[in-house]
Amino acid sequence: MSANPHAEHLQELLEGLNEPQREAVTHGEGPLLILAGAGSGKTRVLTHRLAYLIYTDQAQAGEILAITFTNKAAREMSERVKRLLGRDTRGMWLMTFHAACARILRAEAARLGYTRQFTIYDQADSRRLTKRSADAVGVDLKRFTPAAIHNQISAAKNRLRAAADYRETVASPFEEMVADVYDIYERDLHRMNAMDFDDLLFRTVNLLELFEDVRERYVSTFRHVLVDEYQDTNHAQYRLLQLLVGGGREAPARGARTSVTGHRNLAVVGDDSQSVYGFRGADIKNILEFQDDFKDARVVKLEQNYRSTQTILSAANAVIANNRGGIAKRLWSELGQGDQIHVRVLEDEHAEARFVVGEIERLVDEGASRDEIAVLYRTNAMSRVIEDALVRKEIAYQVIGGTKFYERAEIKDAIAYLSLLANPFDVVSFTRVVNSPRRGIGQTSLSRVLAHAEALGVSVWEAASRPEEVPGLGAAAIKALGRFMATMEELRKLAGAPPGDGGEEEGEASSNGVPVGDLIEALLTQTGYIEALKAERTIEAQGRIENLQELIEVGHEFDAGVAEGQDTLGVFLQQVALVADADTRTDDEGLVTLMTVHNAKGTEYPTIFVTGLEDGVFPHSRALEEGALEEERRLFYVAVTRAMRELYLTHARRRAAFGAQTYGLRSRFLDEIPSDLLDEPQETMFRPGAISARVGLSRAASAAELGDREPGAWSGRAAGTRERPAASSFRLGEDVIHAAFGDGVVTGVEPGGVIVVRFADDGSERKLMAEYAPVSRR
DNA sequence: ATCCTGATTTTTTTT
DNA sequence: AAATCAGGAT
Repeated sequence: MSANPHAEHLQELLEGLNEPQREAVTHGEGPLLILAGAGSGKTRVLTHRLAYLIYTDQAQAGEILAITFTNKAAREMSERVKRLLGRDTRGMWLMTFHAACARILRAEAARLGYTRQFTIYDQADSRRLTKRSADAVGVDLKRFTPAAIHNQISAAKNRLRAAADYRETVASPFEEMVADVYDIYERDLHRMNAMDFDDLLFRTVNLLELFEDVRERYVSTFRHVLVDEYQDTNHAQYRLLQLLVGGGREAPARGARTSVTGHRNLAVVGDDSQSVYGFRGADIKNILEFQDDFKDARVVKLEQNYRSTQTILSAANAVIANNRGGIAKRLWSELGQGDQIHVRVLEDEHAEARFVVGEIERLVDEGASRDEIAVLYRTNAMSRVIEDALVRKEIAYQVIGGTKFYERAEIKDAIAYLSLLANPFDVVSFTRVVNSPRRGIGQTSLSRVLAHAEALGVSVWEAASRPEEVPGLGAAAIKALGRFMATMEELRKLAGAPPGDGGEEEGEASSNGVPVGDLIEALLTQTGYIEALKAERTIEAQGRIENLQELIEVGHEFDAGVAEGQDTLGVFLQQVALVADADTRTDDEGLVTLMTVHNAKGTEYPTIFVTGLEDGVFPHSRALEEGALEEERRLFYVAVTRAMRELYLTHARRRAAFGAQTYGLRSRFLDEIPSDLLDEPQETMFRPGAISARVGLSRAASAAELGDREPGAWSGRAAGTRERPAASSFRLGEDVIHAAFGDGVVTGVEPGGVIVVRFADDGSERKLMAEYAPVSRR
C-alpha cells in the first residue's frame, strides 16, 4: 500500500473511522454486508468506500455502480465523494435503481422492441391506462378501482411475473379479472412504446436474462456494485443485482436459467429494522438472507450511534425488541443520557398542533434554529392542521411530499406534449393534450382516432395526421384535429425529430433540436395553452402560468448543464419522470420541516415531533387490517431514531376523519417505551383512554367514557360547530382569512352556502363551504 | 361538445 | 372538508 501514490490520502480517508467502519471501507473483493444501525455513519462509510476503491485503483469511477434510494441521496453522496477525492466523480453511476435501469434501457431499447424514445408513465398515468384496459375487458369499475387493479399488477411485476405467469397462479375471481386486465395493459404499454415504473426494473431484468452478451458487457463494466437501503429492495431489484454481479440464491423458479456467473463484488448497506416499504414490494428477506445467498459474505455491524442521546436509543431499542426475527443489534451512544422523551396527550388535532407549534416557538426563543426542527406524521393529510397553526404564528416551514410539482395538471400537460413529440405512439399523452386547451375534440372524436390507429396498427400521431381518413369523424373535428396536428408537426421540427411519423429509433436522430427550455416555451405559446390560461383571468390560472414559467426555468437549467448534441429531449423526459418530491427538500433555510415518517428516512434533526400517535393512525388501521404491525413498528422506530436530542411524542383524544369525529386510543407503541424514559404528566397516565388501552376496552366504550367527562361536548359532529357567519353574510370582494390558506378575497358567492375565495399566498382560487370552512372576515 | 350538479370518495406510506 | 367523477342538461 505504501507504494500507492495516494498513500497520504488513504490514511486521511481512514482517519476518524471506528473499527467496523474501517473494516467496511477497506474490504476488497467479494460480497459485503454492512448492517448499519440508525445514525451509525452509514453514508460516511459508503462515500469513503467509494473514494477508497478509486484511490487504491480497484476501480475507475466509471466502473462503479452505486445505488441509492432517492435522487437526493445520490446527489448528496456524489458531492461528498467529490470532496473526498478532490475531483469530479464523472462517469460514476451514482443513482437510483430506476434511473440506472432507464439509462440502460435507453441504450438497449431496440433489443426489446422499444425505441430509445420510450415514455415512462408515472403512477397516475399507469392508473389511467389500467382504467382503459379494465374498460376494454368489461370490468365493473364500481366494484374494483383502477388503483386496486394496478396495485395487483404492480405487485406481480415486482415479483417478475409477466401477465402469462400471473394467470397461471390466479386463485380467485378477482385475480382472474386482474389477469385479463394485465394482458391488455401490457399489450397497450408495448404498443405505445411506453413503460411504467415497474417495467424499468422488470424489462432490465428481461434484457439481461435474454441477451448474455449485453449482460456480460454490464458485468464487466461495473466491477463494483454498492447498494444503499438494501432492506428496501424488492425481488426484481434482487434479481437485477444477481444478474449484474453473479451468485446469489438459486431461485427455484420455473423456466429460465437462474444462477449466473460474475465477480460478486457486491456491497450492500442496510438495516432490517428500518424496512418500511413492504407495500411497494420490498422484501425484508433480501437483507435477512444475504448471508445465505452469499455464504462467504463478510458481515460488518455498525452499532455505535453518533446521532442520538442514549435515552432516545434506549426507547428505540425497547420498541423494536417487540418485533420477531430481526438481526440482533444494539445501538449505543456516547452522547450521554440527555433529556427524557416528552409525551403529551391533547384534546384534538387542533390542540395537538397548537402544542407542537407552541413548543417550536419556545425552542426558537431559546435560540434553536427552525431548520433544526421537524414535525413527522403518518399520512400526508395530517399536515394541514399543523400548517394552519404554523401560519397563525407566522413560523416559516416547508412541507415535503403531498402534491408534487410534477403532478400539477399544467405541468403534466406540458410534459405530455413533450412526450408526444418524442414518442408518437404515446396514447396516454395524446389523450391528455389533444383537447387541452379546448379545441373541440371531445371523447367521441378521440375514441374514433384511437380506434382507427389501432385498426391500422399505426401510431396515434400518424392516425391523427390524416384526420379525413378516420371513419365517422365530423367535419368540425377533422378541421380541429388538422390544425392541432399541424402545430404539433411544427413543434416536432423544432424538437429536431424527423417530420411525419417518426418513432424511428436509431442513432441520435433527434439531436439537433432547439434547447429543451426553448422548446417548452414554444410549445406553450404555439398550442395556445398559455393564451387559454390568460383568457381565464383568474388568479388560479395565473398561478398555473407561474408554475409553467418555473418549468421553463427547469428546462433552461437542464440545457445549461447537459452535453451538446445528445438527444437532450429524451434525457430531460427521463429525468423528470423519475424525480421525487423528497428530492426537493432544502436544508439550512430557516424553515421548520413537515413530512411523513417515510419521507423522514435518512434524515436527522436535533428536535423531532412525532404526531398522531393513536392506534388506527399510527399504527395505521389499514396496516393493522393487513397484519403489517411489525412494519408499522419499524416505521415508528425510524421516526424515533431521527431525533438527536429532543423527542416529542403527541397524541389526541379526538380527531376529525372525513366528516366525523373519531376517538383513538393512545398508540400501543407508546406503551412499549419504558416509562422511566418518558416525561409524561402523571395525570395522563390515568386517563380513561390510557386505562382502557391497558384493559383492552373497545374504541366505542372508550369514546363513551370520554364523552361522560364533558357532557354534551361531542355528540356526533357538533364539536366543530363554532359561531360562524352564515354564508349569506359573505359578500363579493370582502377580505377574508382562512386558517390554512391565509388571506384571500371573496370572488364569488354561490347558492348552497358556497363561496369562492381567491388566496393571496399561492394565487389559488377555491370553493369553500362558508359555514364549515375555517374562514372568517378579516 | 361542454357545462353543471349531485354523488361518491378520500387517508397509508413512494421510486 | 374537499376533490373527483358520472350522468344528465344545455
